[in-house]
Amino acid sequence: MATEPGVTAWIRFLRAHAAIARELSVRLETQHGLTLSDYDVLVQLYYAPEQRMRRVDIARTVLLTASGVTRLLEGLERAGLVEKQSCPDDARVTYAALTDAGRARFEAAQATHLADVEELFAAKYTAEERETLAELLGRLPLADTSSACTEEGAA
Amino acid sequence: MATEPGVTAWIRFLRAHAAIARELSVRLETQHGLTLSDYDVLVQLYYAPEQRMRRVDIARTVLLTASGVTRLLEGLERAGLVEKQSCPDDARVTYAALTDAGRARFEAAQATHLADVEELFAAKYTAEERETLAELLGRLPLADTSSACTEEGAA
DNA sequence: CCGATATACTTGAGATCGCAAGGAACTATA
DNA sequence: TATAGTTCCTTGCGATCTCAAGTATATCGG
Repeated sequence: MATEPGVTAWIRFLRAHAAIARELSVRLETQHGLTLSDYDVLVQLYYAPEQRMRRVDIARTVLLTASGVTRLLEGLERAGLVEKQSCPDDARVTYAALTDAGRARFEAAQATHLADVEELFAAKYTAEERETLAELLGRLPLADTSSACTEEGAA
Repeated sequence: MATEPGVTAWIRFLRAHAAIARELSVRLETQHGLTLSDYDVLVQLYYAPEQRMRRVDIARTVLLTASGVTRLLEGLERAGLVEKQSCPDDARVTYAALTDAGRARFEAAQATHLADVEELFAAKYTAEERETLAELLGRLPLADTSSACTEEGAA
């Protein structure tokens, strides 16, 4: 088989992601009516200053495209979990702000979701292994390889 | 922030997957006209006995649904990389078999793809770390948690 | 002040994938 | 053989996400 040295880890990475993400999404969906992506955005907003963010920044942290963020927020807005706010300094930006309902929904989801992550992921490891894993995964690229990086702080 | 101990690793896992999968897919697409999923199926077929597999088995190893496999193979069949073969023993199953074109296309893709995986993933680690990572990732669930596992070998 | 370029966001079209439902074939029981 | 249940595969529908293109605003050079 394709038992190349480095590829084994990558394949397991791919498979594990598919399996865990699917399961987490199903649970989140049935228990709280949220996608994994929805949840992901809600966390960002919850811990953001004033519980709001520019759409561009959401896109960057959650690793979605600008258009992806628009559609996703459409859903959250329809559900009343997030609302638009205009920015006085820059009329181009529209903040996505957590509503009271969004805050409540997130806090409810957070409890079960953390437990699910614990069960499906973290429980497989000792505290020490978790740190090792986090460190190793932290070395992986998180964004586009071409945009920045050539002259750090260029833009 | 959400600096819970076990969750950090999971978040990095999610982000890294999104970033790397996206980049690998783009390269595979532009250089060989293949999706990451397409490639994933082609590998399985390439190393399978007689270079063919039942659709169910493809679904299981690549972690797609049955319907997902049908659509994906539709594309590969249209491209002439894979062809249907009927099974004499069981008329329900349709084999997906690699064609000569498929073999050639895969071999071409394999070279650059392995290099890409090396660059974006494996290169971040020493040989020892790769093994550690592979071992750690190998503990994660690969499939549905409910089906088997209650009385191993039950079904 | 004015045009050129960049940035923030939205929208239309298309691809991928899952779920639910259905058809066809195999297996087991009687 | 007849009936029931399971397995393999396909299809209709909907959701998600990306790309390409378009609008609106901001900023910079002249």
